Amino acid sequence: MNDVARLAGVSIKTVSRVVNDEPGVHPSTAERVLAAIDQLGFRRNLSARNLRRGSSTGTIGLVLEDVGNPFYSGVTRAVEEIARLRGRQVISGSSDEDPGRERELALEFCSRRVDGLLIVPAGLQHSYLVPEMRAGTPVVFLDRPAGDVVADTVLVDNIGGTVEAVTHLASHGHRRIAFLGDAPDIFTANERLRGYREGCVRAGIGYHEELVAMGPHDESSVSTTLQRLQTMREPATAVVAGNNRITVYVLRSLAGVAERPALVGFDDFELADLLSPPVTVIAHDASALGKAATDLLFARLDGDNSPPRRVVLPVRLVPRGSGEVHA
Amino acid sequence: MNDVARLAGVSIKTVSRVVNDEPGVHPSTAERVLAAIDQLGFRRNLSARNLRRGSSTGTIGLVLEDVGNPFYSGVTRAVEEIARLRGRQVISGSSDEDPGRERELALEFCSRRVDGLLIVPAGLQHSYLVPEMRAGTPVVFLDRPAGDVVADTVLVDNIGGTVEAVTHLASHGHRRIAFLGDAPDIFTANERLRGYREGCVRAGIGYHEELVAMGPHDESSVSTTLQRLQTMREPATAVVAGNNRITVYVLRSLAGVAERPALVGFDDFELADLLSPPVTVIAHDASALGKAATDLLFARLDGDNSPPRRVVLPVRLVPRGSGEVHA
DNA sequence: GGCCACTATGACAACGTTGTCCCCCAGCGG
DNA sequence: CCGCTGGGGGACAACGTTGTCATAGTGGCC
Repeated sequence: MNDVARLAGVSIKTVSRVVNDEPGVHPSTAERVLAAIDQLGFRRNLSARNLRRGSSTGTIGLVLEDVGNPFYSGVTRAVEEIARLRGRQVISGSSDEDPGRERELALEFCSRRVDGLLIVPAGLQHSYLVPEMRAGTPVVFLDRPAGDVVADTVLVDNIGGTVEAVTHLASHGHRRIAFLGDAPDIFTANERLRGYREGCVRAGIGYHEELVAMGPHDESSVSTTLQRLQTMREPATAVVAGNNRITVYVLRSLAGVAERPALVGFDDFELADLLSPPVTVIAHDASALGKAATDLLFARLDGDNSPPRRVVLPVRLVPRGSGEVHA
Repeated sequence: MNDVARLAGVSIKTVSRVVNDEPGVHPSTAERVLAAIDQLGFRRNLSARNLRRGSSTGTIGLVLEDVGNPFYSGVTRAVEEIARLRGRQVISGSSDEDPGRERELALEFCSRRVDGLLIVPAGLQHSYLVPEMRAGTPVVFLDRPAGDVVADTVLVDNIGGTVEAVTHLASHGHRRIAFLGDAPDIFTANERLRGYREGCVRAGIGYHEELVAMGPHDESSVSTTLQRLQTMREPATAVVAGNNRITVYVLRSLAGVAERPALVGFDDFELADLLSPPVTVIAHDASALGKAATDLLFARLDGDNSPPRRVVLPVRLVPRGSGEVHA
């Protein structure tokens, strides 16, 4: 800006006025300034501007588990969409389920003075965010609740979803329904397990420990588990898969197997309808999740300071075939 | 920092020293300062710091077509991974194939003084970036080349890939091979069309205009096209799909159809191996693409100022079944 | 006692902007 | 001719940091 001012033969304040379209600059002066800007390839430094004005940085921080997971990339897209409408950029990072990394990312974003923070928690402790929240940075938790702070949260109906999955399978005659879930310290995994258990009880088929295998899972652990489930004394005739990754592992393990258990997966995924049999899922909308959370965040930025809210988004069972096989 | 200094009864410079772990502060003073920091929930303002130090902002700008597309979210993940190792955050945005939006995002990132820019170009004109590049911001183009500037570019072997697809189908006896591509003004779509044409010529089956349908495509246009292709005088017995979205549209259109043409899709996708028949694809690695581009960017940041490079990553045909059906 | 070396600390400017206030000067009415 | 008005423009401080330099105090050595 200094250089521009020198080249145009004006003070830097005048350049500032031109750049900001402020009135009170003679058209011919403005033209000289614009020419100088063009010649020098000047671009206003947003950091300095925001610093001086004490205004927002126009950024939103997004901490999720893995941007590469289609579910979270759907969330990211929705967040970006809304942020864009409100003139904000999104800075994102993946925690890979590592609480330390989550914290590092979140605090780094705070140092950058993001206008707000969206977090898919990896850990259970979020008191480290208290100073930031008190300082006025709104924080919304996404997909999972915060550990030890009261804050806005947007979840999906994990329990209701798995209850429905079990009920659905039971209504098709299954009495030996297995559950393959993610690591039990992950909130959603635990909730879904609870839903599974409740579903079993409600269906009157009882809860049997030996039908449950919590993760972390990979392809081979799922494969082993399935074999065990199918060769036990009273074999499982149906499986509920606890998330999209596990569903895919199950499908891979079952590829080419003649005797397939019925299957309902939590999380919808592309092409589920084109597999044979098409996969019945508990669907919920990544973009709805992202949208709800971002809307909530912006409401806070707009001055809404009602007590923290907890939004639970509905899920729905999409019957496609794999879950309608009779026992 | 001012408040912290006041509370601790020291000058702000001393606070700065403590925050930056600079030597020469008496332990007892440091302790007082740390206590004050803790009490006030102080966090250093990174913008101000970077401004003062004239140092990098520690950010990388990433402009892509759609963060929600699994292909690009794979790219994003790889970029993030490497940026993280080098202590950078990633700011990303989706252009949705709109050149104006691409430009807006890129320039916004420049205003934020990103250390470097990764761009999946939507438009053909990139001279708007010349001032920025001259000012020292390295720019790497990804997946598609820049329009009218010479710059680092990382591509995949689009032509080679489609040549291979056609050759593969021809070697299984197909002589009427159709090509469904994206809008021809998209670089990759055009390249793949060229590869298709060259493949046809090499295979000695000739290039026939009526077997080509360029997009933009949606599910219904693909469906209509396929019907036309299968009912023409000499029907197509095989299809090359120009990208992952089109492949999915083709699969949906063919669901339940008895007479299925052979299919090879450009881009690999999850579950391709579990469909029936499993889908043969031209695979290339999103994360390799992101990694190559980011590596190149960091090389520039490290001072490499050799002439702009163009990297072409290999693709490989993965035969799975859908492309090995005989004519 | 005088001088030096060294430690701990602070004052001040500067990074690139913008908000505030002030000045200069042309034009105009009396 | 004087004073007022208003448009155009500049000087300067400030945003929150950090780099540079200065300074006060302390202890040791001749």
